Amino acid sequence: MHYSVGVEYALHCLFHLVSLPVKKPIGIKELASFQGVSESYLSKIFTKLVKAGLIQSIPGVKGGYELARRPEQISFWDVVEAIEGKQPVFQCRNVIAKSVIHAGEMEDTSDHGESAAHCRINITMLQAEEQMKQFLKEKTLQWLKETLDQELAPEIQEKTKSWFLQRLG
Amino acid sequence: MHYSVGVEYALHCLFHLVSLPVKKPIGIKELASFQGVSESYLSKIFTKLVKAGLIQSIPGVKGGYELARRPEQISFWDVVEAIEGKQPVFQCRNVIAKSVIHAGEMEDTSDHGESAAHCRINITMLQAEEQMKQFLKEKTLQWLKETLDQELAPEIQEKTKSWFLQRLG
DNA sequence: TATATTAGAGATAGATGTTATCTATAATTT
DNA sequence: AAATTATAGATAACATCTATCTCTAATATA
Repeated sequence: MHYSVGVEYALHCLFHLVSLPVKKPIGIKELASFQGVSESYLSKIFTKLVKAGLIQSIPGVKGGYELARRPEQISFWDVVEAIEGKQPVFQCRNVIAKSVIHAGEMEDTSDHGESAAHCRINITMLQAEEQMKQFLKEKTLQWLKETLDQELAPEIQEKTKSWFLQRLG
Repeated sequence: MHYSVGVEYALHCLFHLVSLPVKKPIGIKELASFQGVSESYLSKIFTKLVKAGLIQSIPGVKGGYELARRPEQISFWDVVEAIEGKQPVFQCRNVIAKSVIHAGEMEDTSDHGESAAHCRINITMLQAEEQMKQFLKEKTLQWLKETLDQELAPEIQEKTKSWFLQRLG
């Protein structure tokens, strides 16, 4: 059980979108090349971010991506949800409803039937996930930028910026 | 991204181990039959619980499983870790190290290289998971038993107990 | 001691999800 | 009109999950 790498790529790319001192949109080409990933793969991830409303796409020449909201209003959780989907980590299969006790009682064969809402085990796991969710909601792109501005070696920050600025012309 | 159903089966079965008023070990046969799962599949899950030290197995006739520790000392997190393994939900692939800035600097090609420990994004995701973990550590089998004793319909509790007691002779 | 019962290990297989690439299409600046 | 860039679709390798079947090892009981 683990999050897909998409989350990681997305977070690193969003950091660049928020921290590069440029007004123009930034293209997949630059981001993919910087991180050593294929453009086709990274664009899939960016499509999800667009659909979730975190970034905007500008098509055509000189196109690319830019944030759709202010960096204080984009959280780590938004990114996780955009890439992984809204389904909870723990999905109750309703084993209670399948047990012999309830056998034949209900016709509902879906995995998210009524009794899942009343299953204490399910409730507990959802509450646990909620803890993680709340923590990640507090961590915004603005926070990430401020934190990394401080803790990233100035030399690295300089290198990164000049690499991108050169590419973006 | 989601936890495997194994976690759910395990939690439901452990609840029976802790709440049934019997001294004898309980067999896979009964548990699988009660939940409507195959014995072979459920025994895979139970093997993991044994290896994690949560339950003990008694082989042979009249054998089965029983708790290896007191129910106050078995938490939901123990179960998740036993089934899902100890790897964190968010596994840093070290995209920083792969970026052009660091290209060629290190020979370490593993996914868990040094710089992962210094990657703020990785640290943040691990902290988020820690929130979930702490919550689940507080929820023990003893707590589950006490909670369900109260909130489960007495009729269901009765049915369940008599179903098992009949099978166990 | 022989037999029945039960856990455990191994092989396997279908379904699903992840990671990744390639191609073709639509939009837009120059 | 041409070049550039995002978007959608098809596809494929690979891993993991879910699940079952078979065979082996251990043990209580007749």
